[in-house]
Amino acid sequence: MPDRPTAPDDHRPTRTGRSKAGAEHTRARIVEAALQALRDEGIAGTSARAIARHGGFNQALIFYHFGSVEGLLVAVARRESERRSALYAPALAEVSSLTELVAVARRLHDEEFQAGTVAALTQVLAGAVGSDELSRGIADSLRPWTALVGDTIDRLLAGTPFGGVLPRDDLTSGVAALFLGIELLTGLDPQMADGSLFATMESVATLIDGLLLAAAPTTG
Amino acid sequence: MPDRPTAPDDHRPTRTGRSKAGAEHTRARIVEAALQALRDEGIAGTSARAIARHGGFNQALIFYHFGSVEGLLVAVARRESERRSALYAPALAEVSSLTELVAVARRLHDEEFQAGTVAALTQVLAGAVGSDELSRGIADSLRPWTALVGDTIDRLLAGTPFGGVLPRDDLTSGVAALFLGIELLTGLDPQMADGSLFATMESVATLIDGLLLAAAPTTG
DNA sequence: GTCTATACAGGGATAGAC
DNA sequence: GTCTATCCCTGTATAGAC
Repeated sequence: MPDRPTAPDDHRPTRTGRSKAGAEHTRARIVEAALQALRDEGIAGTSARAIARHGGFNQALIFYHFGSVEGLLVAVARRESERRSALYAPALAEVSSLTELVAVARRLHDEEFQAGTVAALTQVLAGAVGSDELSRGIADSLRPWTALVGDTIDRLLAGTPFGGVLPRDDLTSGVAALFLGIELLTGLDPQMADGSLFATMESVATLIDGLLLAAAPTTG
Repeated sequence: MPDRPTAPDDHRPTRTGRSKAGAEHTRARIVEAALQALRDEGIAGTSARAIARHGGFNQALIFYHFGSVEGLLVAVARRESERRSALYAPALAEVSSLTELVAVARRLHDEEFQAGTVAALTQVLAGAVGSDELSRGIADSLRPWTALVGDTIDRLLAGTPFGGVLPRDDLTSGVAALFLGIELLTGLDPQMADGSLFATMESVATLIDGLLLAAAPTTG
């Protein structure tokens, strides 16, 4: 009766005794290296060998720990999604206007874009085309995050007269799409996101907030 | 003195006599096949051999006509951008409200998404990460299209009190990003775009149009 | 648990026949 | 202008030493 930790992304063959030494640490290293490879080389250049180069470890470790490159990419998506959810849940819980939502988005942008975590996600999403395993894995990994954003939008809609009119899921998809699309275009022209884009989005959000307030001042 | 047609994406070695027979037709076939490969296999699976399989021609033709796979992808982006610009310029020229702009976007969506042309673009954009040649080529190819959208947004802004406040380029980027992001997510969950998303966007646009009108009814 | 070595498939690209 | 054949490199994945 082996005592495996059995993390959900554990693809290791059955073991017989105790031994996990730096295993979890190594797994983290591999995920981190994959993240870097996705950011720097894109999905097309993210091979097992490229990932190993980025992390300075042996290529075979990927298959031992994650079964395949795709398995690793799914693990990357899941860990990143969990991390992001935990990190931004508190801020999202306090959002009560579109302007504030954009402010959180901007914070996320400032903190995560330069680290390349969003770029990595867009690359994995692009890679999901033509791979059922990746598609399913990524979709699962994103669920907690979209649920979080969806709840926030629910709360925002509840403060306006449009709660019954505008489907929350569509708005969530739209927000997520806007964010990912910005990253996709930023890859093309890096200075795009380094400037006024989010400032403009904040202006637009404040504008709409103000219009909403003017249109329904007695709703609160 | 050779009589080459010298299309901008012509990578063929110098020829000595007359002969262009079905060359242009072949080039079109190759571009079309690349489009299909991008849509069906994604950028990671779009190899010269995969493209040749999709089109039923020989792999070596790609290198003869476009110099490299990347060269072909740039040609794909450029031709698609030109085609889209020509196709939607008339409709965009008549747009005079946000609602109408979204309506054109929806038409573009309905006509192009199922053909996979937008999906192909997102894949090429993803592939541009880590490839300077692709980045530059794609950026160039998109310029006429973004100029078209930018002009439309200029016109929309001119009809509101916010022309001086909101930078047109940021709004253009935002619109493009939203569109591409939708495609990226649609790859993950195909039924996302097959339904209410654009209807909701039209609702939101109409809403904002109404609010703008109410806020500044005497501007026109 | 990590490394080296290796099998084997597939990809980019070119040479040369037609 | 198109095809066949080929070179060489890179990729995935596994076996087995340590």
